[in-house]
Amino acid sequence: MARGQTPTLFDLEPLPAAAAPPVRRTGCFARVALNRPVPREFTYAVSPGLLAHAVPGARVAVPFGNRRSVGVIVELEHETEIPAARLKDVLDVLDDEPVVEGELLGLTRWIALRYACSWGEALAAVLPAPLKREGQRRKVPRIRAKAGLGAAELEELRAKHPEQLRLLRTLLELGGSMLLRDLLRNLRLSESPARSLRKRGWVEIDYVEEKPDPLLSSSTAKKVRPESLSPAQASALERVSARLVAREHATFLLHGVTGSGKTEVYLRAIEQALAQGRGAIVLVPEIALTPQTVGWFRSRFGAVSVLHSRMSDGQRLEEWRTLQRGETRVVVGARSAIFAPVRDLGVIVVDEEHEPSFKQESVPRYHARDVAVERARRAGAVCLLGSATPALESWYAAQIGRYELLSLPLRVGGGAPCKIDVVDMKRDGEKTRGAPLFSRVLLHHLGEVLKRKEQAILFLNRRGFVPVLYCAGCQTTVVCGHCSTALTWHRRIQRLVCHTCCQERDLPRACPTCSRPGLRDVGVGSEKVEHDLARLLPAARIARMDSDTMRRREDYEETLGAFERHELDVLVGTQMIAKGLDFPRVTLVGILAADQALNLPDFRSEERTFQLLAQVAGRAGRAHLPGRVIVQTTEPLQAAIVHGARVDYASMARHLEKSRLEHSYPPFVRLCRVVFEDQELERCVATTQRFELSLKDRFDAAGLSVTEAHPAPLALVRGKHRQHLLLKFPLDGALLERVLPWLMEECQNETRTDVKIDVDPASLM
DNA sequence: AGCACGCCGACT
DNA sequence: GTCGGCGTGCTC
Repeated sequence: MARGQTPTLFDLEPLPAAAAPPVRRTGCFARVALNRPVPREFTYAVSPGLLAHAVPGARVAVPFGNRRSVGVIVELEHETEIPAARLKDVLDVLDDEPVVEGELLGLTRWIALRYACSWGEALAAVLPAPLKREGQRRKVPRIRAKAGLGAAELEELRAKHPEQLRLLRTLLELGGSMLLRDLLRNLRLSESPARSLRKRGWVEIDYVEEKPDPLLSSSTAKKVRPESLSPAQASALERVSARLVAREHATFLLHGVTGSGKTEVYLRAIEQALAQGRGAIVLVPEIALTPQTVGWFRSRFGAVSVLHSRMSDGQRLEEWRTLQRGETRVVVGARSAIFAPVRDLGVIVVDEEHEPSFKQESVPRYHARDVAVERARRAGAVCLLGSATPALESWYAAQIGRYELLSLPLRVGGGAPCKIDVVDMKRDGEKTRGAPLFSRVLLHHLGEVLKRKEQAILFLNRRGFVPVLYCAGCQTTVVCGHCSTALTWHRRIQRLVCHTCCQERDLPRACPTCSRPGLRDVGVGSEKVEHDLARLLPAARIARMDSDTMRRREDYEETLGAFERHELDVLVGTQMIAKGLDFPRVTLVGILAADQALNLPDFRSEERTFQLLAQVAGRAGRAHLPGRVIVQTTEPLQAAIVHGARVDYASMARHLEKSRLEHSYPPFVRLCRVVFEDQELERCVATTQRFELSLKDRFDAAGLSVTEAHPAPLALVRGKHRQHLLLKFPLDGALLERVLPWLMEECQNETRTDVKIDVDPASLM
């Protein structure tokens, strides 16, 4: 109450119109971006004491609401119109130097605008986790030998204290100071000898900020002589170097079949950038980020930073610092490595650029490939997008000249492509009696492979290979009460599991819908595939790899190791075995249901099916042994199957282009998906329809196309109903830029229904 | 997103 | 009479 009295009836009357004119004040004010879904920045006063360090890109502690919060200064101003009563002070500047320099700061603003999030949320995607908190870096114990210790002390320990002796001797040899943890690990000692030594007063233990472990992070490997280049590689490289030398930005689409030597082109381009004193970022799909992949780069460049989702926060921070100091100039990593603070960037490589894992499925919902192109543009760097099966968007961009196309049409070793057989599982006589999953052709060749002591991989798409319970009485499957997902039967734990919300329940005695008994399991789990196969080929050593059997990282490595050592004959698995596997003895690959994904309600399903086939076909028979791929399908005439089996990218691209144009999908429109989630179905539908109408009212004339309000493909998740709208924008982006701010504003006002905006969605599921 | 404020039902 | 549910609105 302005008058400082208890409220009276008079206070309820409308206030006199027009508040006092804004007060302009001068001084130093910081615009601060906070990691909150509030699409604006906040202004704070900078006290004279903090002026020296308050610069754009530095982190600050500020009061926000009634809590202390960490934000990033994005701008400094010398006057403000914020009323003094509201304006608060920056409490502290947390960095001596900006953690986010100008280039990345600009990039995060671009991300916020493009992917409809706040600047602070975009910055939060960039910063390593420890920097998002205020707390200091974790301190770790360090052990130091007191000065002047020598042979006398060691001698004194010799008789009775062998552990203390080992510890002290090693410590002195290594310079008298190191992290206690490392020392104890290497010597396989407990803490006791260190404590005893401290009691003697010969060592002291203090706490220091964690330093990088040079073995884990930026290690150096011995360098390997580069391969010689094929003519196609050489001419591709020539075009890349022209831009590098000129320090001009360009984006190249490097289209090359598996084994055509894309990696060598990346390596040479990076080599040249390094020679110019510039740095490089290499993005690979998460699943391909293996020691082997990293090894290629380390063996060529020595010190290479790695950023991986399975690293600890501390390790990632250390890699970040190492790059910032310029101690490493090359980083290899998954999606978020696109934000690595590489100085003076020369090259960005995005390998397997078509991989959907480059799209982040949480805020900010960025696509690392598109961010890579933008970052390269801002840095004047070269962006290299590589794939054997480029995303149609990238292919199209190359066709219209936005990207430059580089083709590597031939395998480097000249190896023959393997033979691909498409088996129509609908035809009589193709299926094996008693094992309808396996065609007779596949089984025959499996037998041959075993006879020849070679190996086979059987690939199955997760979807459709899920054991569900089916009631013949009412023709329904048993679904999760909170999601519109059929429950999956897990034999090992003897329970039904919802793969959407992870809830479990016991096996029902009767159908939950019609109460009749006699539920049957249908859909064949990978368990069943393995089981049937073991019956059909009793001599084969079979292992299964899927998310159920591969619970730990070690499981994965153990199984692969066993397969590599030929302790296994057949590997059965889902997507996770399709990539990066390159076993010389594998001469047969079977895809059990190649069309499984074709009928998903997603405009990319055909493209994905093609990519899967082409990828698997490309892998098999890479080495000296001739390979064979057997593709089982019920739709052998589908374009994805026909072109996939022949690994005919150009034909597939033409087919996709035609259908995407016809149905107005990317690359001919820009897509934005808006998902509405609400506990109450009616309110969810009402909100969606309200948005639909408002959008049409406002932007229809400007060329926006809005689909009808619709249940989303997963219409119920964790008890929340889901509807969605699909917005189609003209390519130039001008309308998108007008609509997104409006949408964000509306989301702010929408408190009941949760609204999510996904620009350039990777999938419509 | 948090977090406060504010207004209505079931308890010591 | 209070404790506590979640609807509403703001955060410099």
